[in-house]
Amino acid sequence: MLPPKQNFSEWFHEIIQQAEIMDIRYPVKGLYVWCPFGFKIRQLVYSKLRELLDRDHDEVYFPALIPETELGKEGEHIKGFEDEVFWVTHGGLEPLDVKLALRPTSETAMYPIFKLWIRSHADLPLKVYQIVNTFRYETKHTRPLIRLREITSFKEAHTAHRSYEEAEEQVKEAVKLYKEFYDFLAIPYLIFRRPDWDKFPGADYTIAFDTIMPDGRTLQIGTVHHLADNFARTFDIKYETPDGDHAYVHQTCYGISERCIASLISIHGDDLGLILPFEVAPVQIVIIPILYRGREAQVEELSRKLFEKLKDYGYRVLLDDSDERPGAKYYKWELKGVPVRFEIGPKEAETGTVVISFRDEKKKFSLSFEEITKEKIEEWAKELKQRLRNRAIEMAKSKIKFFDNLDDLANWIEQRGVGFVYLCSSTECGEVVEENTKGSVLGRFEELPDWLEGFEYKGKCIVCGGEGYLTGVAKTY
RNA sequence: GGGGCCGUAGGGUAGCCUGGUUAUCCUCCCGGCUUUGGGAGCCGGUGACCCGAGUUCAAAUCUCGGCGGCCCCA
Repeated sequence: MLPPKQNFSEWFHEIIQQAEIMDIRYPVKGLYVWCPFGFKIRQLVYSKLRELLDRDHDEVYFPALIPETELGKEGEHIKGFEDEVFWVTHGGLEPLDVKLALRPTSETAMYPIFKLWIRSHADLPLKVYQIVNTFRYETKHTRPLIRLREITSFKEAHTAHRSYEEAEEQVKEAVKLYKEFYDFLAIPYLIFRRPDWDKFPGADYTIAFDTIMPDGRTLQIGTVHHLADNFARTFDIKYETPDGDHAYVHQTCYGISERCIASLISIHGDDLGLILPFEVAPVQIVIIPILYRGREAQVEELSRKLFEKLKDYGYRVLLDDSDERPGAKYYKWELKGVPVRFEIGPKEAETGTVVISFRDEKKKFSLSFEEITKEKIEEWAKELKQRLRNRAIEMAKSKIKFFDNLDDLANWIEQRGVGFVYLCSSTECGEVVEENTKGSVLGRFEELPDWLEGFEYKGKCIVCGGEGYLTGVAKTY
């Protein structure tokens, strides 16, 4: 039994374990074990991410250890990370001459090599990505998939371009890519330009994807950074232009971590457990035979026949012939988020039919064996996705409200909602909002989602009355 | 940085104050019988006092140290 989802923090903690996503008993704070089932979800979700990136990025691998001398080169960057770096200080018993950092992110591992790879304009644009673990010494309370000391599944892409404008185009491309990814997962997102004080250390600007969790806090599930030539100057990454001049490259980097899976679980799940979109469900279809004594043979035969047919279609299908009772099996596979369930009992065996039920709906219906076709199942998958998306959007909408005074905004955030306000770009006004609401300024909208209507992009700053932009404010993870 | 709380089977717990037989209960797990259309029942079984030192005839229980975890405040 799960705690109700209304008690989100407890629900999340439990579902991670009960659905066998992670084992949280590893004896180091902030490090967790991926269980086989959880790892399958990870694999399915990340293969989509790979598919999207492989369109025009190359996958690479850079080392996990970064010498202190490289990590410290870019002033802003190191300032942003120095208090959370894990250091390797010894080789065996010998202290190292140059300490080695476990990558908190890979800019400083990659860019010295980019300098070697990039010689001429013909080498540009360079677009690579890797999916690796990164380490951050989190001191606040850690949480599986959300706040980790070892991020196990950091997809980071890095690109280099001829100009600021070309890099900016790439930022837009990356945003498009991430939209496609999260649309695929049916997870709604808000796209903000982070305020200057909250941008990636070393970046020109940062665009972030935030989703709204069931408890009304926002979770950052993706970031895209325009690095301009900041790192290029530090790492001396230059190329020869067609005219024979030398110029610094302009770079971008963008990342998504296993927080995408935290959002997948949290946004779609319910009191009974996970609800997974068909494409990323480790078990897409489960068949439950209902065996009465003396009448097993027919039921088993039809179940087996259906199992073979679905396997031939290429689905991840499971025939649960364990000796638990049917009810217990329903609960078990609902917990695991299996999108489609087929039940076959003596009645169905008699008539050659199958009872069908979807994970997100209560109703059951039946079809004949022949009516269950690949086309039908594809259609169900599509409809499920649409229902999940609609439900998620309704949830998100219910937690969003516009404010034109700080007290009401503070109240709303206190009660765990996401507030929209108009805010100018000054740091002072941003600080006033954060201090008065105990929330975080997420930034102004980079673009408004199509499911939000009736919001004007510009208005009077809630603090100073100057020119302001529609801005999100919320408690964050 | 300051303060507080807690470590008992895989998970959750009782016992600790006031030291004393085979360490409680639920769950999970294993075996058997029985059952199967929304978490069945009965019988049997495996499995634990965080580590170290001290006090004592005797320590899960008291003391000190270590390690680990959680919470609050700044």
